[in-house]
Amino acid sequence: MATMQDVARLARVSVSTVSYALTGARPISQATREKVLAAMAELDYQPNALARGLASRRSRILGLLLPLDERGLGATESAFVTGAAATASAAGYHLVLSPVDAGDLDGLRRLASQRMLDGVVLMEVQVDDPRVGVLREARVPVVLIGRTGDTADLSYVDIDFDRTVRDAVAHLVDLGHRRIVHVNHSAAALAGGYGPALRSRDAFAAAMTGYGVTPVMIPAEESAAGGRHALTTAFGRAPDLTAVLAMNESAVFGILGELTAHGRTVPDDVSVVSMVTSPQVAELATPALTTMTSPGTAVGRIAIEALLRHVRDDGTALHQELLPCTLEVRGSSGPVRRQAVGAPRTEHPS
Amino acid sequence: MATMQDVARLARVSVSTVSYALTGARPISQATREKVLAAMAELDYQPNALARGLASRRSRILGLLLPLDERGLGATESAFVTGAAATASAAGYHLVLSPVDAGDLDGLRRLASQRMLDGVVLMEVQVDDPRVGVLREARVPVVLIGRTGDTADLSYVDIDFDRTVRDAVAHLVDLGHRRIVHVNHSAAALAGGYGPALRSRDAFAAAMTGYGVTPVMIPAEESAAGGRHALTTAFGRAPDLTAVLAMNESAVFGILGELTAHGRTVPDDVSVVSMVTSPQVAELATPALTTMTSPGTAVGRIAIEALLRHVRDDGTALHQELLPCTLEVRGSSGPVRRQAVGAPRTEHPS
DNA sequence: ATGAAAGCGCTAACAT
DNA sequence: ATGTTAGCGCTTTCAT
Repeated sequence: MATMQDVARLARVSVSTVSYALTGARPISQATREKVLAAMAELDYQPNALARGLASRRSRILGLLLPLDERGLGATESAFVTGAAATASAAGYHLVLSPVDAGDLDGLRRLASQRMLDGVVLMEVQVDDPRVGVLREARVPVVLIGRTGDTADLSYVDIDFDRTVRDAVAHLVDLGHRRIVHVNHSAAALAGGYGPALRSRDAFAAAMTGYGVTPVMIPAEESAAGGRHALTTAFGRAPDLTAVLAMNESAVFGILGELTAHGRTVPDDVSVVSMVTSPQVAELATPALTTMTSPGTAVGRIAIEALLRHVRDDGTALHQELLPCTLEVRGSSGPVRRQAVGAPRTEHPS
Repeated sequence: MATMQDVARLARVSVSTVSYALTGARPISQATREKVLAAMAELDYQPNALARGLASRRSRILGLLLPLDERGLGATESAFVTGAAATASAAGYHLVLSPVDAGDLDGLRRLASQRMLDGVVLMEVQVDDPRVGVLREARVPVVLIGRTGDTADLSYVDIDFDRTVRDAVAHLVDLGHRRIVHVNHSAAALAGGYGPALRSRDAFAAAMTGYGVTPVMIPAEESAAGGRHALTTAFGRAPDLTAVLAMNESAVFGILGELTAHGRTVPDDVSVVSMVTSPQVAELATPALTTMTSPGTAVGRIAIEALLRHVRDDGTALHQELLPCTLEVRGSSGPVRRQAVGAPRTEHPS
C-alpha cells in the first residue's frame, strides 16, 4: 500500500505538495500537479482515511443514531436510512449506523467522545429527549429526524404531521365524510411522548373541530391485531362511522380485514386513508390503500445535507424543515354513501 | 478533550502504561491500574478512535456493502442490516453502511484501499459477482450474505433455500396438495443470476419430481401487480391448482387479491405459502399468511460474528452456514378440498 | 509556488 | 512490572 511519501519521492516533490495537490488547500502549478497525479496513478495511491482524519481532525464519518428494538425498521424508517446513506456516500462521507438504546446515555456519551463522528443524525426523537443534551455537551453537530418539544436551537427535518392530517381530513370531507375515526399509534406511544402520535392527535382534533364535527381518536397497537381491536372499539364509539384515518401502518391491515369481517365493503361502506405510508406498502392491500405518502428517502437526504453544512462551516444557520406527505388516491377511499349511515348492508337506494 | 498524555501525567505513569491498562495487552499491577483508572475517570477520558486506529492498524470499523436502488430495503434485508448493526455495536465495532452499486467496481476499490474498514459484509451477492474479486485483491476480509457460484474459499451466511422449499412443499403435500404452482422472483432476476430465484426454482423442481408430480414455476415482478399477473398465468397453465408457493414477498399480496377476484377462497379453495417472509408482513394479510419465516436478524448477526473472527485472528477457518426458514402455519394454508379440483365455487360435498 | 518539520493521539517494539 | 521512543500517514503552520 503506497503512502504519500512514496508518491512524493516518485514525483520528486515534498509530501506537503502532494497533500496540497490532493486537497486543493493551496495553489499548485499545473506542471507539478500533473507530476503528482501521474505518480499517484502509477502507485495506485489511496490516502489513508484514518491518518487524514487524525491530522485534520475531521473523520469524514457521520453517525446515524437510532434505537434498534426487536421490531426492526419499518418501511418509512428504512427509507430514512437509505436516503441518508446514499447522500452521505455521494458527498464522500461514510455513514455509521449506531444502535443507541434510548436509555443508554453513557454509551452515547462514549460514542460522541471518541472523536470518530464529525456529526450525527438522531432518529426516533422523543418530545423530551435526553440524548440531545448529551450530544450538545460533547459538541457534536446534530440534526434530528423528528422534533423535540423545544426546537429553539436545533436543526431538524420532520414530517409535517399537521398538514398531512389536515390534507387527509380534507380529502375525506370532500368526499362527504363526517364520521371519521382516527386510529393512532399505541396508547404507550402517546403516553411516552412519541411526537407523531401526539401531533396527529392534536391536528386531527383541530381539523375536525374546524369542520364542526366531533373528533374520535383511538390508539392501536402496532400490529394487524391492534388494528382489528381498534376497529371494534371504533364501532362501539361511532357506530355510524364512514371513514377511518390511520396513523399506524401495521394496524391499517387489521382494520381492513376487520371491516370485511363486519360486513363492510371498502370503499363503498367505509373509506380508509393511511398516513405516512409508502407506495410499496399501499399496494399490498386489496383494494390498494389511499395514502398520505411519506417523503421517504428525502427526509434522510435533507438531514444529511443539513448536517454536512453544519460540519463544514461551523457557524451555519439552523435548518428546520417540515416535509408534508402527499395524497395519493388509490382504491380505499371514495364518496360517502348518502343514506347508509348507521345502516350498513341495507340496500334501499333513495 | 483529555488525551492519554493528560491521563499519564495525572496518574504519574508513562503513556504506555495507560495504553496497556486500557487494552490489557500486557499485565499491569493492581495498584497502577487503579491509579490510571482513577485518572481516566477524573478527566473523563475517552480514547481517540482515529489515533488508535492509525497506530494499531485496526480501525474497528466494519463495512456493510449493499446496492441501494430506489426500491429501498425489504423487510428481510432490513433485518439483515439491523442484526449486523446490533452485533457489531455490541462487539465494540462500528458498522458503516456503504451503498455500492453493483457496477461501480472503482468506487469499491477506492473504499477498500482507504484502510478504513477492517472487513466487510457483502449483501445481495450475485452468482458471479466481480465485487468479491476486488475485495480479495485489496486483502479485505469478507463475509457474504448470500453465495456466489463458486464458494470454495469464501465465508458466507445464507438462507437454506433448498431446505426451505423442500419443507414448504412437504407441508403442502401433507395437506393433500399435488397441483402446486411456484411463484418465483422476476424473470429478470432469474436471468441475472439472482441466487435465491435460481435455487428455489431448482429445489422446487426437485421436490415436486420427488413426489412424482409436475412442477409449475412462474416468475413474477416484485409487486402486487406482478403477483396478480402471475396468478392469471398460473390458472392458464394449471387450472386445477390447489396451492401457491410464493418466493416473492411483494407478489404474494397480489396473488391473494387475485384469488379472491377469481372467486377462490383462501385456504378453502387454494392454499398459499409465502417463503422467506417476516412475521410482521405475514400478519398484514387476511387471512394471515402461512410462511417459511426468514431467519432475519440472525443472518446479519452470524455474518458479523464470522467477520470478526476473520478480522481478529487472521488465519481462521472459513465459516459457511445455511440457515433454514421455519414453517409457521397461519391462516392461508389448509387441507386440499377432496372433490373441488377444477371446479371451484360448486358446492356439493361428498 | 514549494519545502521542512512539527504535530495529531495513540500502539508496540525495545528497553530496563 | 513499568518506562522510552519510534513510528502510523497524513495536515498544516512557518519558512523561503
